[in-house]
Amino acid sequence: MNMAESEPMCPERLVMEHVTSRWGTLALIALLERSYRFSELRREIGRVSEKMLAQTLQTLERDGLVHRDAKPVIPPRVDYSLTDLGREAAEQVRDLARWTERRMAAVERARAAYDATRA
Amino acid sequence: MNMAESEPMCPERLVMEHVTSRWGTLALIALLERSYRFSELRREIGRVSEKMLAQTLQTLERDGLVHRDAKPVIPPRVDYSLTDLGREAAEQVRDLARWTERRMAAVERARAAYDATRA
DNA sequence: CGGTATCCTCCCTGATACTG
DNA sequence: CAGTATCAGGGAGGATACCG
Repeated sequence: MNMAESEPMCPERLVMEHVTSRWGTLALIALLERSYRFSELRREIGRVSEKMLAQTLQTLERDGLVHRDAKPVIPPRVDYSLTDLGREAAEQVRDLARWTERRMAAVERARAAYDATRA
Repeated sequence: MNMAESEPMCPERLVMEHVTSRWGTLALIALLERSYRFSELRREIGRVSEKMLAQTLQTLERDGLVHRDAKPVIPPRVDYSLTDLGREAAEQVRDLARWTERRMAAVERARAAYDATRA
């Protein structure tokens, strides 16, 4: 998630890194559909470690994009959903993801052409 | 730019990482305005090493987003501009950057509130 | 179930030096 | 001017173990 915040850079970049990070992207897009419990979201995303998902969700929660609802029951139940702010962000990333999907073929053609001139 | 491509992940994610990477974002947004020479772009972006800018531009060129025009003159002159595909990508990132700018205050309020409950 | 704590590895980044 | 080569450091991310 590139959450190191040591170097001097504009604060906007940090927010962009949070929402466009590998797991941030997938979490936001999934949550656009409906709310998820922690493990449920983990299965939905697939191949994400507990540590990284927890870290990602915490960062997004701190930025005010994700709402965390921890119910005081045994066993613990925690639901994650998007805030209004998070929904805006998620729609932007989804659009970017969709653009990437639409243009993927063109990108791969470009890569093949680029590689051909150098092989 | 997270250009390591070792792990198995969907190819779309790689393109997203290229366009949303730290220097990728800044390069695309700058090139949306006009074409730039290498050093000119370096000064415009600021604080980017030659290595990282070259690496970033190569990746974007390979993906078919940036056009590289190397003129056979002494001293070398290389102009970079956006392709049609790159312009589409750049507009998306610019939109995301603008959203971040617009909502930055809200994000910082959320962070302050989040931190307050834990301090 | 929903996390934290710890360790460890890889590779991204930047600095420096060199080249055509 | 526009890069490439090389090296060093540090942080992101995963594996594992443990906890409330």
